[in-house]
Amino acid sequence: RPRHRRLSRAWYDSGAVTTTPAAAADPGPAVAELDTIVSLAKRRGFVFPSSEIYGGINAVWDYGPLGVELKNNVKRAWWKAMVQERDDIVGLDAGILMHPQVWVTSGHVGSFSDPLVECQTDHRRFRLDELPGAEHLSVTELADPTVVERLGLKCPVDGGPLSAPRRFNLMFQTHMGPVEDAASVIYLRPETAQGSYVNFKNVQQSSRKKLPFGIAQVGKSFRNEISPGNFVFRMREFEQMEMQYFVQPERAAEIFEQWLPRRWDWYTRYGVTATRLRFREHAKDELAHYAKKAVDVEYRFPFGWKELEGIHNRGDFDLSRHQAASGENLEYFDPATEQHFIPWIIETAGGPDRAAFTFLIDAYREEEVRGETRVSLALHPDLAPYKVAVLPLLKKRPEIVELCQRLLADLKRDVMAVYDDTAAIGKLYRRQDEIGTPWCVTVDVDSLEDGAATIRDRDSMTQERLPLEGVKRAILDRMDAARG
RNA sequence: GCGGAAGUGGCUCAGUUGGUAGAGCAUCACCUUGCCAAGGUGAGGGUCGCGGGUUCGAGUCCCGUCUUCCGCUCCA
Repeated sequence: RPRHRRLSRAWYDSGAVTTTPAAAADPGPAVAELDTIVSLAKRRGFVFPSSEIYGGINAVWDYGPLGVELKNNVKRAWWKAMVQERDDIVGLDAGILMHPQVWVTSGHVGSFSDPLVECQTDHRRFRLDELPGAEHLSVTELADPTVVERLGLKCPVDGGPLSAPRRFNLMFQTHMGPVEDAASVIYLRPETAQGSYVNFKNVQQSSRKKLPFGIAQVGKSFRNEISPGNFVFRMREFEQMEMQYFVQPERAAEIFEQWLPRRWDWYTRYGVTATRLRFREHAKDELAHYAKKAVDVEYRFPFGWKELEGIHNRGDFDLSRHQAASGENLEYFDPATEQHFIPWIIETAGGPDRAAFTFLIDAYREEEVRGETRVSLALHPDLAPYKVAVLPLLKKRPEIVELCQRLLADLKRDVMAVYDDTAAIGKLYRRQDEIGTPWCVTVDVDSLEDGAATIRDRDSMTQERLPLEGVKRAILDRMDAARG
């Protein structure tokens, strides 16, 4: 842990990894090919293409029996680090549907629905409000279908004719109630954060938290991404794990810096290879409309360095805007200084889909064992779908199978466990390796005599003989040890 | 949205100049073995992404469409 922290701080402080060109220059250590992971994910039941029997639907993926366990474990691990292990952060589960005004106030209706024009000759697309000659148009002028013709706008690259502006709204839209008219338009949230902002007062007062404190939230969000792809990396329906930390304005910069190594350490704590991680600070011109400062934790994916999680200093943008638009007083009274003020917000925004994908691909191992390729997922025990598999060495003996079932039932009271007897022991081990099960317990003929079983470790492939009644305790102890 | 490539059993692929679909692995059953993907026998599983068209006949040719990948574009 300390080594990671020193590394991460050194990297961040050096400023050496803050630009996109640097990313291209330093590909970092290679991970498994994307195809390998996609086919493993489908073969073993982690992730399936959505609606596959109808030809699939773009940018949506379904989690299978093992995938849902992995993702749930990721969310649980995040919640543990954010809420359970801290006393300054509390949880929230706000609705996906919110008052439409929320998205006007947040700026999403404005900048999430950009009018785009397309060049008829080279098919490049531009935001209308960024074209020379159109910078100062009002929102209504930008939506005017004749604006391109009226102003004589041309493609800035080749001077070709431009199409009429089309609204490209990144927010999914639907209708509230049975009548589909303009007044009933409502959006699926593009981020969970706004739910935390509009509940700031409710949460602060009911939990009696004093600044600085945070609101953690995990849930689905929806975005009409222009180019989704790369497996579950960018989906149109996805989950977010966001935490909004409300702070005194003068402490914002300092607290922002504290969250960087914390978030880095969370990934390495659950096994992500530190040399495949880095920080990247956003340049001024790529900052989002709300952000004063933004640093991404990036992972070296097969398709390059990409954002895993963003840490943002959002200033007082959100609460000030909601206060102005709603008329509700969202100021915080600090009893220490007897001051009223709008708190600033430090946000950590990650996603369980991306995180689960990262843990999965980073854990992928191939090695030669007796001339055969052994595939294993070195998943952290807290993340692995199954913690332990119970295997009979000899399924012909009903007493052995019965012993297995008794052990399994006992284990299942506390951990995810599974039984398999449909192959020889070597193959059973390989199957469990491939889905990341950290331990296998094998019951053999001797078990009937000595009441003991063999516990086998996924990563070291070593074995140890344990009394049956001590197996569950041993699994729980090993899980505890893996947490460091 | 544009350009390029590709869609054949769960996975990876083959399928010759159009002649009514194959392999390996995987899965399942039985026999054998019994601690690291052993062996044997057998079985199930594909209207070749979908929809049209040409043809006596289409996985092979043509059109459309959907999806995926790569490159642009975009990316809160």
